[in-house]
Amino acid sequence: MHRRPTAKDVAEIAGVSRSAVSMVLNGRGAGNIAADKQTAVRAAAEQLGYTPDSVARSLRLQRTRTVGVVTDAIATSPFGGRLLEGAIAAAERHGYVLVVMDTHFDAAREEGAYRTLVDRRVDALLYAAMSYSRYRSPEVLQRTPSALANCVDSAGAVLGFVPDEVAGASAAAQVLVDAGHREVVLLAGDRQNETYDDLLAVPRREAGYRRALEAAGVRWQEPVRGGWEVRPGYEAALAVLQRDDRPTALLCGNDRVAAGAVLAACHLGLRVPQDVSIVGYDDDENFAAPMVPPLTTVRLPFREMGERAFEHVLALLADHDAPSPAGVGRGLEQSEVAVALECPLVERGSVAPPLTR
Amino acid sequence: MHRRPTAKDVAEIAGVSRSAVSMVLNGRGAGNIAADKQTAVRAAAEQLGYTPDSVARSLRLQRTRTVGVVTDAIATSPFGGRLLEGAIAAAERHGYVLVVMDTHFDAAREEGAYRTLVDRRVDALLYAAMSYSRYRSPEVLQRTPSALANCVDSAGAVLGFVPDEVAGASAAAQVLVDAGHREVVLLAGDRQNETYDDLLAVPRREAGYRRALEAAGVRWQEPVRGGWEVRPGYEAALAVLQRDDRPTALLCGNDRVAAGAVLAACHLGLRVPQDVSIVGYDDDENFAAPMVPPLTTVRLPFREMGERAFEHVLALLADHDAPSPAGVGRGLEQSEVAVALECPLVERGSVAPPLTR
DNA sequence: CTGAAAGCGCTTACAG
DNA sequence: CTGAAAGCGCTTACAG
Repeated sequence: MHRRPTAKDVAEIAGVSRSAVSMVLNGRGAGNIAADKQTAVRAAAEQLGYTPDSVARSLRLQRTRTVGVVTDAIATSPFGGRLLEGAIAAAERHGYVLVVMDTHFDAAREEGAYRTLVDRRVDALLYAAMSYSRYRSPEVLQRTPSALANCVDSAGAVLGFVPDEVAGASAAAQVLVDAGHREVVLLAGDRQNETYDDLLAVPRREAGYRRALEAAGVRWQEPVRGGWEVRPGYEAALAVLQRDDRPTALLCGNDRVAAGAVLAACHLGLRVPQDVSIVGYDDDENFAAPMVPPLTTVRLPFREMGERAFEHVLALLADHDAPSPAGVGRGLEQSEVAVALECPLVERGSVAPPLTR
Repeated sequence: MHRRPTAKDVAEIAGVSRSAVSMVLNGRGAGNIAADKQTAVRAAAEQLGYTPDSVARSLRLQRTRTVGVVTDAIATSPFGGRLLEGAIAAAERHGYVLVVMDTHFDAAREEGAYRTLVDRRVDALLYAAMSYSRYRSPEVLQRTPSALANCVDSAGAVLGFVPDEVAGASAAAQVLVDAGHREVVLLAGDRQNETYDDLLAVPRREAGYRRALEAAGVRWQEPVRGGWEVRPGYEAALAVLQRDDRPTALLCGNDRVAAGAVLAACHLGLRVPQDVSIVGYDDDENFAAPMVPPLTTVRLPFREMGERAFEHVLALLADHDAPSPAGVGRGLEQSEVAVALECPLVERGSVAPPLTR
């Protein structure tokens, strides 16, 4: 493993100075360097397989083209990867690279993560939450170009990219309304769980469901609260589906709950969707499409949150380098602390018109 | 946002030279710098919140304490995150940082990923596959300290950390044997899928199942092959459970298939585990524990693969810096191209003794 | 149009 | 025991 070629090596072969090779390779050759020397430089670089050392460049340019992403728990949900994929793809398109850290909800690890990222001179910071929640942005985020994904800043300083839950839930409920259902109950969990004490998706989904139902003149029934997993969904559905006034459709707070509901229907000898319609939420790849029957659900825009958050910091960086004339520009409006991304409805096989009784 | 403090700033406050602050802060002060000056340096650094610039350090030291990880598809499975978490945690413990890239099975993106990682002077490289498979290590991995996670190098050059599938499957089958089952059929998929043409888990799991069954004198039945998802599992189970010689237990190639089998049993009015026992594989957080009943399964050591692969490159790096006396050391044995990590059995509620008929 | 010099922020021999 | 100098590999004014 011999020494990597440097600009000096290229310069010697091409018979020019190091400055010349830098200019040529950075596209500033035209008008500065004679055409034949440019050719010589490119040839030499090619021959040697020369490519400039990023760390030297970073030191000189005072920017690393690296963005740090800290996440509360990549692996908690099947979605973390998608968010990361979106951010990675966007970074790749722009010649950036991501260093990712994971805090597992540990404040000390989080602080450490920010510190090492800052020491490593990342150009910008991203914070991503696995569940749609509130996040109090630490000071470092506020003085560095940054963005949040799947959470909103309770300090109101950093822009967050989040799912448009109320529109999504509204669309989910509308599917049921359109199919003719009048007896619909919502199966959901609490606003808190072990790791988040304020799950924003909960009230927003409920608001969306309720809005669509009430707009169609469908009676809003008190939600049945179990939890967010398969088993609570199973148990809640088991109870609801044995009531005298059994609903014709179940609106489930997420796809896991919906999967539990499918199982419960099955245990009660009820067919889905003929006897009971079920709609989920999340488009969880593990539960929605693979279910029997495949679930009608609403897709959470994880990939998009990652992409958009990355692109936002890129814009911030650009403003930074070239502030717009009047000092205004793409800067944040005071009101605009989050942008809501579409949650598209995905219709599959778990909804049918209600049986006329 | 004012200028970050540099060693020079600290030196001025402390009244020493820049070299002195470097020495002190790197723990080489003792015996070189007077005690009171050491104190002064530390105080000044503290006061300024000084912390050395990693990129300058990287340039000077010619190592970045960064390792590049390229993965075929982080988000394809719920496991990708766990592997990454393991690697990130190990990196964090050693003051390293990970830059992660994702190729989505695209050869051009993969090549690009390695190139940018090399340009960025990562100290080592990790390649992680989402399904246990073969990987032909590119040349760059062979001339850089590196390791594979969840795949084995078909070129035999780079050490891979993989699950011990045969032992795991053997344990899964043994649970059934111990419970008294004699009629067991395996529900599984093919050795290929859309993205991998050689899924190593398949033959190994089958070998493990078979070994345990035959050792116990249980007849080995031809596996029923559907696929690796819930629906194929459902369909295969539906067929098998309606046979005249209905087995008393189903050994499922993974937890999704097992979930499908649970659903099929339910549709046929068969109780799990009383009428039919089911065991899965993977300990898929989405399907195993949350299932009704919770699945007995085998855990895939994703976190461990990430950790061990990282630690391996660390060891390689150490050898690199300080080659062992005789030139030998922790180098790879010719035979040792992969280390198999334990897949622990996790017993839950889907296995019971067979009904005596 | 081109090359020599300075400097990004560090660390490590090397003189004193 | 301490400071001045060199140098990691680049890029960008600045002289010529």
